[in-house]
Amino acid sequence: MSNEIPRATVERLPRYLKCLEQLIQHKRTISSTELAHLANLSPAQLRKDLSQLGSYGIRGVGYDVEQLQGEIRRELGLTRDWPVIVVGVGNLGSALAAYGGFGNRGFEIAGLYDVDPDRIGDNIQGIEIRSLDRVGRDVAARRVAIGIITTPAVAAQSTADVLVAAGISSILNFAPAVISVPSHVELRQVDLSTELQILAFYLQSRSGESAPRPRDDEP
Amino acid sequence: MSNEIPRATVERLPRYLKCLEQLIQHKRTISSTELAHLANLSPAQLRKDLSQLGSYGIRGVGYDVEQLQGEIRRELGLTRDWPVIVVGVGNLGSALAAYGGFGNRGFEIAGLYDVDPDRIGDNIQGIEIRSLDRVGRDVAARRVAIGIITTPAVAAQSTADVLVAAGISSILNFAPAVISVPSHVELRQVDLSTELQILAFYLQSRSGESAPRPRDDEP
DNA sequence: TAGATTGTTAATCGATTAACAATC
DNA sequence: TAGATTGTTAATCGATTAACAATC
Repeated sequence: MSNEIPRATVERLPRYLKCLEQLIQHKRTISSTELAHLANLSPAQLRKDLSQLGSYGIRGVGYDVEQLQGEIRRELGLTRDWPVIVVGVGNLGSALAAYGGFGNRGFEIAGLYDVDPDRIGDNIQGIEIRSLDRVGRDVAARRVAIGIITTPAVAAQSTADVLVAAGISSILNFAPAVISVPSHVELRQVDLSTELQILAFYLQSRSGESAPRPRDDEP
Repeated sequence: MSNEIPRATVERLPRYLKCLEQLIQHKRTISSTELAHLANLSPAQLRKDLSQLGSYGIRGVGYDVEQLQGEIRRELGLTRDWPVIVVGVGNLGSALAAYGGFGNRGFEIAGLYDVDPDRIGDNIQGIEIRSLDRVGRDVAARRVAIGIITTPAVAAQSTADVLVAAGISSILNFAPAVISVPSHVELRQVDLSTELQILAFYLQSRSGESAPRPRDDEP
């Protein structure tokens, strides 16, 4: 009954949004062909995706850039600001905290946490680093739904457990470890070495070495 | 003729590898059920994936952990070390450069580049930051195939162009911009705000607000 | 041999593509 | 009206799942 948007489409909406943001200064309307070209996708796929949101294109003309941006933002839930916490303020966590792109994109850092006593009390961009012990109270008080894990790999699972216990329902894991969460928690994993390994696969396969030599286990 | 491994399978191989690495101390063999559980996937999918690599399981027993790790590493092209360069040594680029996980995972930072004269000559983890002008010569000399972009969004496309011109054939883009590369270049994009937006979508849709209110454009 | 677990097949499901009628 | 471009349909393609024969 409700308009179910396919997962693959949801995962492309941010990309369309990014293209539209770069575009909004320059054009009032854009055709599926042009926008698809910017997004490195086919026009058919773009139209299919956008038609899932309702029908905001104008036949013979194209899409209104500003309106479409608004529709996608609404669909993604970016008309409000989501508070986000970051656990693990090492190099990567600090880099994310310092990254400006939160505020103007619908997100806001509501807290930074670490377990290292030396770091607790420091602050990054005006946000104090607090003990992970406090995360339960803070999440409840500020109604935080999204947690980002930037701890070392060994601490990732226990951190996830703490976040879930605190009531977090969406986790973005940057630690290079596969973690498990209850099924009501939405989990996304981003990992540098995973991405590099995928690139390495295609490099190797392109450079010829395609057939992995078969093993002879028996003499 | 050559054993084409489906893209979806390739993208899961790093995950299996990560699980096996955590496991290798503890077990000599593992069943598809157990390993799938660790990887948050179904046993059927795991067996299907692994069977694409050849058949390394033992019926009635399971998979030899060490052997399977070796097979996946070979398949992904991790039996050699791939030199990698990083362009843009801001917070994120510095964090990646400082990240220990390169060396022991089949990758090695062969160069750091920036355009900021103040940063050129500095070094991170013993690697000197050089002018982007030099990237062409360096890539050729060191046979670098993989480039990581950690510049600001506005510089991402021009950086990609420079890398492609230098002969790089695989790019990992962390800048929050959609970029285009020639079809012979393999491109992967990783973006914090994209991931957060996808999480926001599911948060919003779970919390009820499912039907985007229809627009009345006509009075 | 009996029990366990793989590798593979066939069925299902979902996503992409191509084409074109609808319509601005 | 003629030209352009969407939204949608049907066809294709690829990925996942379930089930079980093969086999350790």
